[in-house]
Amino acid sequence: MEDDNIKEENNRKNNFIKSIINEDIQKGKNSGKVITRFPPEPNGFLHIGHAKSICLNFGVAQEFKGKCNLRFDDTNPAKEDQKYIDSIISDVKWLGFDWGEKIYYASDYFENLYDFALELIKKDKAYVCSLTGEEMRQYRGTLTEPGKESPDRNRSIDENLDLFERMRNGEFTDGAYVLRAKIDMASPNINMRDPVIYRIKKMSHPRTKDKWCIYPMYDFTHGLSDSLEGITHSLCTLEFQDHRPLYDWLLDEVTAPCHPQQIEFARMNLNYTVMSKRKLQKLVENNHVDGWDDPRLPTIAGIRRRGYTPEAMRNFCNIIGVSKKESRIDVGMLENCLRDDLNERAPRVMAVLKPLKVTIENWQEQENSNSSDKNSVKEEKSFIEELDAQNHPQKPEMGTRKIIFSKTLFIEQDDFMENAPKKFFRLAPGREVRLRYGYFITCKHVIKDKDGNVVELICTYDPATRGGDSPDGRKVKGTLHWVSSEGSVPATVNLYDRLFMAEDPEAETDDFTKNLNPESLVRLEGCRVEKYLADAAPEKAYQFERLGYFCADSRESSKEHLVFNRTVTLRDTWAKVSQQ
RNA sequence: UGGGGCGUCGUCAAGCGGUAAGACACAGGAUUUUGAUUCCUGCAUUCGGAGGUUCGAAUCCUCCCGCCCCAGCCA
Repeated sequence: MEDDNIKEENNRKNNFIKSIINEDIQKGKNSGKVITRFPPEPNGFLHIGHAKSICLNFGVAQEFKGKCNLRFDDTNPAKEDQKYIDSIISDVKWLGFDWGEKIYYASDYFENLYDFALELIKKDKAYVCSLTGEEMRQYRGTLTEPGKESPDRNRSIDENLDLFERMRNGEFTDGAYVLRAKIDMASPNINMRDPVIYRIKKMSHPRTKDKWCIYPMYDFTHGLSDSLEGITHSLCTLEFQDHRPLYDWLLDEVTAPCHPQQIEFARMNLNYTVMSKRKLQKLVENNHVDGWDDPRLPTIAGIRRRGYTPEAMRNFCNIIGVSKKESRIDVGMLENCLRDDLNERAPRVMAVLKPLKVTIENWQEQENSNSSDKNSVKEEKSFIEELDAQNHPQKPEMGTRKIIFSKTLFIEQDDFMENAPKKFFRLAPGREVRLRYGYFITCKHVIKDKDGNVVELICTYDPATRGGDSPDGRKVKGTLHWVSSEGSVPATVNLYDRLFMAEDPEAETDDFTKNLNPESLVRLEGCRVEKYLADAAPEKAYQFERLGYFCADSRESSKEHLVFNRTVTLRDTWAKVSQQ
């Protein structure tokens, strides 16, 4: 972990936000302090896009020896729920960030916010308006035409004070009145056309319960909350650029503790997936996926269940950089970061996804000739042998384990071809291959069922090649992964692939679900995995040699019924070649 | 057609007036008991376009083109 942090530290790229902060520090702004915040609304699950913001905000704070607050922007009880608060906390924690002792909530500031509103009213900078929603829209004007002032705009300060207090006291129904900032109905920036800052919602709040029936709007709440927390740099996404004048206006009009600087950056988009809360919700609600933590979803909960590591995610967020350009990042980049990390940490193990039975016809003879071998164990029916396998060929410190060789083995169906081209380095009639950490075997006969499907291979092995080395220096083109019937246990394996077939699922269609990949999940039953995996912990990464990285599913896997998720495949040059 | 942004390799992305970093992808080659990993090598005479300023421009100026965002009592 220490090493990881050092490595991450060194790898951190510069970006325009850090440049701004650096200049600020140079100038002595905020006495050199850096305080950021990650401000999710608890109305859904976090996704990879949020991870970028989390890594940015917490990363910048760490780097400049400042701090980052985790703050819930919980100002709309109609959409928010405690379960989202819980899941967000757990996701941020999983990503590996520390928000200190305290979790912040905008709702903790409701009283302060109310006072700020009073202050605005007293300065004649806010008024209570009775326009209906429809009227408000009409008065607002359009993108090209200025708006009209509300008839209530010149209500007296005393009357505004009275009405606002009565709004708070619950004397009016939802929608009867709103509190608006008095700015400029002719502003070319629509956000400045007397924006609503408080609305009546007679609704219980997850945290303040029934204490309030008026709730502040985002624009009013956000900047003021930032100020109350002493935030120095308020980082948000591009769509809030138009709100910055309002953010600044509010902070200037009110006696705020400080005036944080809002800086906007582009949100992250990934190809072959969707990222918005609304679309993710549709996928979940219409059962296109199995819940918010479906391993195919770009939610934090999903990628975690899929087997992604926080280190890989953090590294990815660092590598893609931060800019104001809207982009769509290639998932290949994410997968590369994942493989990079998993290659380092995942113990290697063997598993056969689509087993093809292999019988070693000369194995029995071994029983007599080699019975003095101390690695040999005689069982009732079959003769088995224990061999050593490395847990990580590049990292001897990760140790070795015992694997079992016997007369009945399984190899991957894809590793045998009856009429193999010369470039096929695997098993074919008459050809010899190495079984990893086992023996060289040669295919002698092919057994088929009545439909012509290959159901079993009869092979011979070379006793001299124990462990996979040939004393005579004989070379073999291929090394196959395998498992023996005695040394393996059954398992179910979920092969996940990209959720959508189109790079941009929304392009050229009114319904992005039409681009769903029907093969985004292929569930394989009857797989065989090394016994070693029988008590694999959920989410712990293993490399199934030659296949990819897998982890036991945190929801479904049990000792009685193993279920593994494919996190990501290995790079596969052969797949590319063979397709041509 | 109001306002706010953005345009540098297939995809991200540095660059901030001194002559185009890096990563991924891609293409070759080496090593390999994972067709994995690792390791070399190659990969923008050019920065949306056109003018201009300058000894010198991706960087400064002008005009043009393209893309994104904004008319919730959502955030």
